[in-house]
Amino acid sequence: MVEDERRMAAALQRGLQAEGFAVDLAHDGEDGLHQARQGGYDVVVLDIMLPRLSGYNVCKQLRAEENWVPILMLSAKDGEYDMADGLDLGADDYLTKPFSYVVLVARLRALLRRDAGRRPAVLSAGDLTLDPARRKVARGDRQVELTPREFALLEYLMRRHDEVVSKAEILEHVWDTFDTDPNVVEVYVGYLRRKVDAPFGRNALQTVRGAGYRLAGDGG
Amino acid sequence: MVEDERRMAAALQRGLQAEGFAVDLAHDGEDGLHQARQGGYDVVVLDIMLPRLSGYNVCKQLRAEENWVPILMLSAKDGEYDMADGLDLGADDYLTKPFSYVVLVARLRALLRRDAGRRPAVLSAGDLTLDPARRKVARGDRQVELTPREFALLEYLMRRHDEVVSKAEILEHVWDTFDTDPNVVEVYVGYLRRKVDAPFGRNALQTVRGAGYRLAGDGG
DNA sequence: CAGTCTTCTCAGCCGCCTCTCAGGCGGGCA
DNA sequence: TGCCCGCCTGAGAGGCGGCTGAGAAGACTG
Repeated sequence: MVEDERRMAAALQRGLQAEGFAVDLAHDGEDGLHQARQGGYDVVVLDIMLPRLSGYNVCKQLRAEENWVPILMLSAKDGEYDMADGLDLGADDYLTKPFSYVVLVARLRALLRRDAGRRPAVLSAGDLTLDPARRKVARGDRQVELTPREFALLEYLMRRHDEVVSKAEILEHVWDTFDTDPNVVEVYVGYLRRKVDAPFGRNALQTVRGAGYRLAGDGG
Repeated sequence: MVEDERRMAAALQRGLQAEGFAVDLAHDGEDGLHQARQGGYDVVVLDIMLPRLSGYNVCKQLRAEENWVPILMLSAKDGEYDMADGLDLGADDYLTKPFSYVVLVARLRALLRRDAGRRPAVLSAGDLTLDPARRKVARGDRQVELTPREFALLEYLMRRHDEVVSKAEILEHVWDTFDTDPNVVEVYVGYLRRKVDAPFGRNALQTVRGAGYRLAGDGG
């Protein structure tokens, strides 16, 4: 979600998290564009009036880069741009402020559903599965208990399975900071290994020295 | 393209081939499903009303097998199924007969474009491949393990394959310095040769005496 | 308020990676 | 044929990235 009004952004984040969504925030256009480029998002909620880089330009830029992540645009009704502009730019849907929270969620679900056919609700990597909605993780048919932080880390790695993910990226998305000691990531990867790999003789969580970590898509 | 009306299928095939697409035909659902399972298709055009196995079931079956090839569904407007059904099944787009040929091509291009964005760029030189996102290198289908420095060097050489690249350029781009002893480049080229060339009897990493190195684009 | 769980910091250890060095090889040229 | 210079390579030292056990501080629960 790219939204510069912090109170509104925080409120929507809480609400959506309660619905079971995982929400990353960006507070200006530059940051939003940067995060969207990382990929891994099912949908982007994009305000038009933003500091540094307008939502208009964020959308234009993403589409120019052939990034087709679904985008739901938000705008004040007295804004410079209107719905036709938004859709012309490659947005997938459009809401005018003030909007109803319920309507926002409904539109989001519609956008997600549109993509749902291609994306399984449960993340998997080999026989390792993670269900974001139910907060459950299993190796084969054996349940694995994880703490919230461990779960968030594993979810992020599974969404990007087979890719090498740097500690900086992990800190940004899982810890929501970037200037923390990266050692905390090493510690938590260690915890995960002891829970989802070691007891099963697996090696799905691989260290890529100097680059980050990779979760093997075939489960290690 | 899975379409049982032979005249229509042949006409579309000719038209699409003229646009530069390579088109395989199937005339019933069983055959279509069988061919789609072979993989290697960028998009499937799938009629709903088909002999032996309906497009509805072909789509359902493919998704159940976690085959996420983009599917464009075609149907008669008076058909038993409507657009919502098609999309719910995991189709990516939907056209109602009669449709305009121009619209079909536009939709196909949209689907292809969407997938291009989510597919990571992989560098290749002959049967040598390097995936920057996954940090993986393979000669043919054999994985090759590289250290970070080796990987960075090979990536740079592959991005400029077939060109002669001087040691100074390599130092600048891979080591980020220019006043280092160029011998380190020689050492690392040697390491790479032992990992990606020698075990396979290849000679992709060529020395151009007095000028630098060249990575043969056909893989050596 | 006690007990438990979770998160995070810290410091020490380990092993791989990086780079240097020196000797060897061979192509080109006089 | 013999020399020079550019390139190759084996050996080894040192550094640094990553792992882990211990424990402190904070959050939650009953």
